[in-house]
Amino acid sequence: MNLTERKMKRKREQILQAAISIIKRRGYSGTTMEEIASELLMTKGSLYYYFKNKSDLMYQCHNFTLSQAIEDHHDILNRGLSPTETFYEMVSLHIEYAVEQKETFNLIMEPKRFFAGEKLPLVLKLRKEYEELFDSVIADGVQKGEFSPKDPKIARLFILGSMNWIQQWYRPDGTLNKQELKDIYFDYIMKILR
Amino acid sequence: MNLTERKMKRKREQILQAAISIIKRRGYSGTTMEEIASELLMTKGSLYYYFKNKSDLMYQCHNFTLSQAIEDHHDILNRGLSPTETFYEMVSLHIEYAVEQKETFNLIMEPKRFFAGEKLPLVLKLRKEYEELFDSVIADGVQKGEFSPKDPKIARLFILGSMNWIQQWYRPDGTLNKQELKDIYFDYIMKILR
DNA sequence: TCAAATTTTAAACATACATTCAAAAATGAA
DNA sequence: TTCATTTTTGAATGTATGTTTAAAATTTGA
Repeated sequence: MNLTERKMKRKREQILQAAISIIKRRGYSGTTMEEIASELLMTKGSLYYYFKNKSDLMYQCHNFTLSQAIEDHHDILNRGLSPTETFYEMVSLHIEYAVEQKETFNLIMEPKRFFAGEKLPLVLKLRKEYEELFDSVIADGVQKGEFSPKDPKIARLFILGSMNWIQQWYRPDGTLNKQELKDIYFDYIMKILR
Repeated sequence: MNLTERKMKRKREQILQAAISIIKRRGYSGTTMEEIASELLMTKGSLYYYFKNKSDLMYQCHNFTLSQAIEDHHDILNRGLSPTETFYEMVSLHIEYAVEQKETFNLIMEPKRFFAGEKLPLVLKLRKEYEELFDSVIADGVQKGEFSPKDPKIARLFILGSMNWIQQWYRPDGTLNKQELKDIYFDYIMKILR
């Protein structure tokens, strides 16, 4: 990789980060090319030198965030913890993303309408991969006798739904701190899985 | 009320219904004045004879749906059922709305961005009223010894979140029928409240 | 330093809607 | 039937973006 290519790559990453920081607050549709560019002190036209169009840029932001989350979950899975301990860490991580990444991590709502065409299947595939991480731990827990939920698939949807909703009401500067939030949620979740 | 006024009212209701039927599928931002008008075989300009602007029309759709839901919940509360029975009926009704009304009932996601300005406080107030119905039944259940959730307010957020997520994945034409869905969800919910 | 390659810019262009408006059409009371 | 009132229309207007483009500016390597 020569200098030109390295510069190109670095610039793409900068744009991605700027875009992500705006999407977190305004969501995918609410983010404009203009605003992304101004964050980087450039003009919107330049963005098209690095990305095909807005849809492509948004897709890469989504992909970046979710892929990172998946990777983080894999790290947890590799620690050799018990299913219960593993699930605690995954719940904690998911809530972390929901609170910190906000709209970027708002997996279905907007993206489903936003990523039409070629990108949609890829978005859905990655999302499925993410969800299945939870399924696999639940299955492992059932096999090891730690969990026995009535209906594993529905239980997972129930649990992820409750967590995904957090970003709609939780404010990090409120009275409830993140650790308390995670612990209370995990407590409820265990009532469903056991 | 004279003939003119009655006609005006009827037409407003027709428009509201047409708009709601489109919002259910496309969401508030995705619904265009053009599409609403064409549903009623009129031109979009006419809509402005009945409503001040799109925001006003969307607000009234939201208000109509949520007010109806609140009214339905009040009917349940007046049946003199036990807290557990009452909660079952409320869960069942909420899921019914989530599945059938879809985006119209998609309480926070879009509306929060969509209803800026004067309308936002009204939207949030109605939503609060809706949520408090659940709080009151939980409190009643605690008082009567049927429930003892660890943290009633968070439990309610957890529960409503899990239910609100349903509209993101549930398809009425899938293998899981609505009754089964309601029963499984109620089962999980009771594990949290007891 | 210089020429070629690269990056950036500003303006033009395109598109999708919401909204307005004056004129036309439809309606209803006399 | 007539005319004032109500309702609808279709075109015009406004606005907020995304996208393209040709030219200018910058950077790179010899």
